[in-house]
Amino acid sequence: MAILGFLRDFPLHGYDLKNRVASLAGHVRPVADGTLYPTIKKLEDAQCLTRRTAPGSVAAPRHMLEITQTGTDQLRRWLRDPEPGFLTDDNKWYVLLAFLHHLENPREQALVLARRREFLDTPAQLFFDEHGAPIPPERLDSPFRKGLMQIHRSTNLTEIDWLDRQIAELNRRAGFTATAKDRA
Amino acid sequence: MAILGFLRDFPLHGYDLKNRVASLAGHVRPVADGTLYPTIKKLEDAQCLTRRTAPGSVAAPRHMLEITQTGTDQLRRWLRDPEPGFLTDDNKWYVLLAFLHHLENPREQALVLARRREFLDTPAQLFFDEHGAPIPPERLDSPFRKGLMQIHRSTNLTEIDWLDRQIAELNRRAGFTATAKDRA
DNA sequence: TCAAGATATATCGTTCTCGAGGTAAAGAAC
DNA sequence: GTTCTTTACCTCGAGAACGATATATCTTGA
Repeated sequence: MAILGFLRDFPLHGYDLKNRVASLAGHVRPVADGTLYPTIKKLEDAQCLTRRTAPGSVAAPRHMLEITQTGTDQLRRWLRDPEPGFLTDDNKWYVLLAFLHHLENPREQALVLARRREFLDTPAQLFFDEHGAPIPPERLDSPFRKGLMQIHRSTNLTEIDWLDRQIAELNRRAGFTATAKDRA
Repeated sequence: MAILGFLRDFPLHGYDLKNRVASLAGHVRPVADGTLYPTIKKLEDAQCLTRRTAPGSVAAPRHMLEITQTGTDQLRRWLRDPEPGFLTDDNKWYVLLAFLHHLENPREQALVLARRREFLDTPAQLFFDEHGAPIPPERLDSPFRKGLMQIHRSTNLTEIDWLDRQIAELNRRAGFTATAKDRA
């Protein structure tokens, strides 16, 4: 998803892509060569991207990669109907969010945000005692677990707040578009 | 790490462990049977844990798992000197944090928190233009990328704040311990 | 001139993880 | 009594990811 998402902005070569993917996802999360290049080849085989060799501006020749219509469609499908992990795993979710603007319809964008919002609403219970009964934060003896739950709650609230404002804004825009269409 | 960390609290059987690991890490991140059971076996082979069969309280018989001294030592090594990924990957970091209290020395605990703190201090640059120049949040046209960076900054500040307070508290306690030792 | 270092792409073997499938025991439902 | 569901454990094959390794190009500087 990150490969196609970046290529949708403008053509890039593998090495550049590698650095961009690495800096994405909140912090630097390096992607191994052994992961990146086979994945590029796989996407090429699936006709999601094309490559043409270009002279390297600094050193060795590059393979400039360009997304195709097939690739764009694939990217949009991934964005529109994300696998569960993309909603529940923060790392994956942030990757998705970084490319959600490629899903041009504001109503569809709002739907995806709403699914994340729904997930964040289900309260996470992290720790349990010997008998499987949940332990509330104030009964935790480890300050680290207390901090973990504090941070977790705080960051969740921050994101929920943003999601709500964003969903409202998107629906407003979707409404305008619909009205404009209705009038036409 | 999560397996040994939970077992350090009290003995558990695989099925219970599975549920606890799943609810850890911020939200529910299910672990497949095909991952859990081979890992338990691997830890058993490495003599990090022992198992004894017990009658199931509800249904099928269980294998109660208990951590050994070898296992405890291994867990402490992982906590004391975490692999880079455990500091840079939020998911992994939160797992580590959930068990950091098993590293009994407050000075060592503070050192681990300081390494995370140091990582959070390096400003994350997420997006770049065609020429590789960083794009500041206000110049981003995607509201999702804007939100992403906002949320990221906000959650980072929350965690940094907590880390600083926690490190100060741990060093205070380490100081007391040292003074007490010096006096003796 | 020639070695060093950054750029750039690719492969290979190992390890990790998942998901599907299978086994089994106990209690509940019918 | 028989089936269903939940609990509980385990294995296997497929696919993903990594780290090491190899190769080639261009610039810089000793």
